[in-house]
Amino acid sequence: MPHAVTPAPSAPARAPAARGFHHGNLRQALLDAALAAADIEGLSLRQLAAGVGVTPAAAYRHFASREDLLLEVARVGFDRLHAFFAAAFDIERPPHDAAEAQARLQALARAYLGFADAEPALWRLMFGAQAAEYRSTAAPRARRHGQDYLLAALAGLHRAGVAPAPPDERDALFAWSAIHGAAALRGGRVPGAMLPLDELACEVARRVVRSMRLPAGPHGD
Amino acid sequence: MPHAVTPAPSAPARAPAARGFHHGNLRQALLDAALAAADIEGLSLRQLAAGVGVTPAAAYRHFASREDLLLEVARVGFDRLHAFFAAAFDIERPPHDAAEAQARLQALARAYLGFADAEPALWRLMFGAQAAEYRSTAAPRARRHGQDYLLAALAGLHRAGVAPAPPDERDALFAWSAIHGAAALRGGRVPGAMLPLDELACEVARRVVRSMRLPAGPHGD
DNA sequence: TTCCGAAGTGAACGATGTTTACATCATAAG
DNA sequence: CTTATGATGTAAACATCGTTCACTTCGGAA
Repeated sequence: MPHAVTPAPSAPARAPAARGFHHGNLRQALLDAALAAADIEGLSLRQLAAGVGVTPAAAYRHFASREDLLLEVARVGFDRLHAFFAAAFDIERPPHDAAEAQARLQALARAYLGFADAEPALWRLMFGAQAAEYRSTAAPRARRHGQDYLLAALAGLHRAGVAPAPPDERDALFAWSAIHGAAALRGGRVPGAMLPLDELACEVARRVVRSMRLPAGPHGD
Repeated sequence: MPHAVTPAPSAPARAPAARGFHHGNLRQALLDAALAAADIEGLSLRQLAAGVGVTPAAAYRHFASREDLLLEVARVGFDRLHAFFAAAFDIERPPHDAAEAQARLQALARAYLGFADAEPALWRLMFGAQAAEYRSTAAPRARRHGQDYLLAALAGLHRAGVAPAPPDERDALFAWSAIHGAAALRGGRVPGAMLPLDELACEVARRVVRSMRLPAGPHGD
């Protein structure tokens, strides 16, 4: 049973359990199996071990507990989410004009929604019941990156003249709320949220942009 | 073994299993105990039964399964959420002016966020992992009411001249996304969302209102 | 008073997370 | 080449969990 052994090409011998042993990097095999599960939170450690062809107790050579395994899976999830963000746009290069600034926010929303769509089980694990726990221990890096991307997109809106002021914490909070909420509603199969991904991302991004405009409208309060 | 019998003092005799039997309306006692739990989804049926002073099997006289019990708890949760909505404003009476229209949306947001704050365990049960399942089977009435309140608030904004058009499905979706997202972030202990409830509700409502204004700003795209 | 169905008991089954003592294999030292 | 050692996996056991089944007990109607 060659379990697709990853020979860890660059790592010399430092990782705590990296090279090919009896099984061939069981740790990664367990993580992969968990990542492939349709319901990660609800999976049983015994079934997981059996699926990899190993005794339940063997898993405890690599993870302190089932909770610890799930935490590692969540970590991988946050890395993947970060990859989605990185693919959305280059955080270093500011947008040229207003259109590109709005497109960047839309791309970020599309990345967030696309991840939730592509990996619903991972999404539920990362932002579900014990989200606070997982995020605090497994995601500090990725989450900061997520906030960085969001702030970069919002700052781009200001630099391009779309937003009247540089983004503060509340701008970021509202934008994140709207995007995250849309993903949650979509994940919950709320009928109105089931429109095509690009359309939903466009809709949310456009409205977030509108919400950042100067409140001085025709009916100033 | 005196099972701390509650004699059900006021209930006449109508509910399907209401009167004082061996235990005294065990069904309600189980529901109450579940509602009082800090982690409803993670509670064990055995501990629940033991806490009420009853054998695990006794619960199966009133609920088909643990899942069924949780579903009933979720139903109660949606009823309570509906009560929060009803207390927010009278859905029948339209707002008098723009200020009241905005205040109504803010009150609705405050109700949603307040419920999530007051009953975090119920909130997680209702909108957590199997939210789609629970909502589809336990909440059709309450959810429709929630949408009704939201649509009423948005329609009030239009009637008061704040929104340029009567609300369509996407307006409602975005408003719900923003409010629900804020509640989710707050429930996840995201630092930026931990400001006082009224402030958060005000912030979210104001920005939702802004997002509904005509897109024709000084930088029309 | 007798009977019957609803309500609760006790024991059991399989599955789960976790621990413990033991076996096995890869590798570095002698 | 042999051997010792530590990492890796096994087997069996424990407590707990959801669930079922045969049995008892109680309340109210005939």
